[in-house]
Amino acid sequence: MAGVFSSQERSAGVSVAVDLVIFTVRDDALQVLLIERGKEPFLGGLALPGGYVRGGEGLDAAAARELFEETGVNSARLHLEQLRTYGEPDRDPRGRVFSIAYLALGPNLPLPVAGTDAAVALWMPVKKALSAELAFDHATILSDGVERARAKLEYSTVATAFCPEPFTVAELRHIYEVVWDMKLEPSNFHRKVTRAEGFLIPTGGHRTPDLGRPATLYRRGSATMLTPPLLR
Amino acid sequence: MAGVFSSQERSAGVSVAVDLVIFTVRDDALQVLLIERGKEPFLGGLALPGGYVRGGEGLDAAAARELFEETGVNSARLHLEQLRTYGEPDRDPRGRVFSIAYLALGPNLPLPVAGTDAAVALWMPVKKALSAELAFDHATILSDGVERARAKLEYSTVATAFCPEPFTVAELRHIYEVVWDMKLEPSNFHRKVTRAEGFLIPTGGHRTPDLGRPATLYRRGSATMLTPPLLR
DNA sequence: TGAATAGTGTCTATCAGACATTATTCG
DNA sequence: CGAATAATGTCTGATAGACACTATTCA
Repeated sequence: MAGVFSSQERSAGVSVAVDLVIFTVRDDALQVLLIERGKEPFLGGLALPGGYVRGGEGLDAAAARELFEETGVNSARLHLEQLRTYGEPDRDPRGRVFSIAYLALGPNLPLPVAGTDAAVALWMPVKKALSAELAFDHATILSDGVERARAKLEYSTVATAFCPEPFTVAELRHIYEVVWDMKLEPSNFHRKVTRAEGFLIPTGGHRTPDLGRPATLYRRGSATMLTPPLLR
Repeated sequence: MAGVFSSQERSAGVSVAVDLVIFTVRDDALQVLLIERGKEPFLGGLALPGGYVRGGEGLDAAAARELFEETGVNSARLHLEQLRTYGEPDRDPRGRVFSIAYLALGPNLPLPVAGTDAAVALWMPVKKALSAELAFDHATILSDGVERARAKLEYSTVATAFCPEPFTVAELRHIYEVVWDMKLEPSNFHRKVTRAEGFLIPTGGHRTPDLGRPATLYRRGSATMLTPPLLR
């Protein structure tokens, strides 16, 4: 190693990875994609999916690539944003590894397939995952991801990222109820989301439930910020 | 280079740096600390202060160390938070350098001294710095820092980080007016900040201005979140 | 006393939550 | 029709902005 730079100037011998906190809403629960590790360290343990950033590859690109490798989902079809970077010196027993965590939110994602490292991927309810033993500092990363997702639902329109289009107001409300883990008053919720400029666009269609009045169908509007915010 | 890991697995030959967006309020303006670079690349150009993360050093620790080296200020006395990580492959002509940007907010910081790399440090109003030519991708980082600071003033108590204790409500309002670049209604502002639980604690003292009624003095409360938020 | 700044009170439009009411569909 | 769900309307208390008013100091 070493090379032309002194250790004072260059932090040499380090690697950089991206880790993904991938959320979806399934079975009335916020669920996170975890992998069962196929190699050391933490062989057989549960971890967030991730991998090293390749040479010449940007961070967003690395996250999108890992996302596709783990779920088969094209990143254009879901919300992907940088979460935070973790770099404590002892967070990885293999050496100095910095990890840039990304948050991905998607609707109804397919059951994940086994990864390239012969790892098994699975969906786990966040409540359960938060009390499970996760590899590395992934419990911290997951916790930060949950808090970010909850907060963003208040003042942004990302909740629609969980809904396959077209969707109803009741389906959108269900997302909020599951992520925030609380019941919301249906009529007040309806009023607020339909009045928020650029949040929901009626498709013109309707969907009739098993029993009851048909619901208006919507697709995502162009707004990214929610004004006024929807407070918890 | 190379070593025991394939380039597919480890992103080798990379370095990791921290860059600092240090804000203070001086002369009725939000100002940022910039350095005039003392070496290539961008010799003589303006840049955000920063440096490589050392072996065995965590990210927060590296940011705190750089902050002290550039300003002489102990990080315990100001607000320091991670902003975002920048890692486009071509962002540094020397090679692959990932930069974790930190946001620092402080009161009345001392005039910076020359850095260890014989660089000159200076305060510059953010309005001017945003239209100046900055080295690397520092214009983007600065822009993200400004937006983060503006947004955080709404729903958090960080504005007090700009005020030397003890401070008056008028001084705190001045911070908001400078950062948001807008005038605020003094009486409504006073009502909102004094009623917000845990935001301001009266010291019992007063400060008499050159002319006018003495103002109550406050110090920072324990709350970090501002409820209800103070909207722009 | 007058000027200047700090702080309180009041008015009104708006918006939140709570909940009643109407609309539409299926069995 | 009755049950169930969607959507709208109504009521009330809380809050924001605008601004009038009071409090305290110095020259």
